[in-house]
Amino acid sequence: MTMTVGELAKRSGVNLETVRFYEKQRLMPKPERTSGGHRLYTQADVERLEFIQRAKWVGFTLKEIRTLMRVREADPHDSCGDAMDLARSKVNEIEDKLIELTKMRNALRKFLDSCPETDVGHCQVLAGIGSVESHA
Amino acid sequence: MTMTVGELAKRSGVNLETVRFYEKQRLMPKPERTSGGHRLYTQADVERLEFIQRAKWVGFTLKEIRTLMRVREADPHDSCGDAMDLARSKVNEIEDKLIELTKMRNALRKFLDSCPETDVGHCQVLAGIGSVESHA
DNA sequence: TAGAAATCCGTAGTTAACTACGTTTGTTGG
DNA sequence: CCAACAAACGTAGTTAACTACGGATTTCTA
Repeated sequence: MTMTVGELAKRSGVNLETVRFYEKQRLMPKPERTSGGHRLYTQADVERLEFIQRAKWVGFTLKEIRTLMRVREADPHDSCGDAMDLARSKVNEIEDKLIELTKMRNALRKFLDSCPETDVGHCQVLAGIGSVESHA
Repeated sequence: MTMTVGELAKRSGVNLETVRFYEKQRLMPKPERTSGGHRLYTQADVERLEFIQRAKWVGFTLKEIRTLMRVREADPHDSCGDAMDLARSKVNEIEDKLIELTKMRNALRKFLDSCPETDVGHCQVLAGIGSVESHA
């Protein structure tokens, strides 16, 4: 049912030291311990670590992920208002990223379409990638 | 028509030193120079810098952005095959990010829906954020 | 045509996010 | 019950991506 930190690290594909680092950074909760002091984790912790990796991959910093976590693990007994505000602003941020990534994908597709491999002397239309407004 | 590095930095919202840094990293091309050696930039360079900022924001590293640049500025006289391969793999990567971000947004929305502010004693359904398969 | 302001360059310092090290202490298979 | 192996901890080192420094030009402006 429970697992060691080494097992957790292996299952979620992160370095063991990174688990301890995330604990210090309050991205992972303080886990149960054996009588001897060794950390004990569950499947939920594997998923939490995988979530962190994916969030990093789409451009969130650890600090931002910490706030995402506060939503992810909001206590049902809380008033929720705080977590909801965070959730709302993160939804907006994510939607902006979706727009940006969609633009990039479309520009790349346009490039691919303008260059049929069966054709020679092409490639004039490409590279509209990035000629759009700022997001700041 | 042209501008100094200070003007470029101001317009694109990056630090002036970062422009030089990106030049060293081959993310920005070597610019024209005045007779005295000062750098000269154009509007295209502003857009290039803005593109770099957006790409960073959605989780690409500078190394990855360098390859995106190779597509963005592919030479029409090249055979294109190389740039096309890059473009194709970047399209796939971007689509994976779109999927991931969409999942996060939906989970956050579900959380928001489960917590109508007009209601008390709610918030039981929340936090499906991140209980999905890995992307590695 | 001064003098201030902006750039030049190399180099060094900073921040975020790990990752490794070394020693001591648990845990476990034979 | 004792090697061998894993984990504990604090601290130090690493990598990516800037950011600042400082002394020597160059450029603009009054």
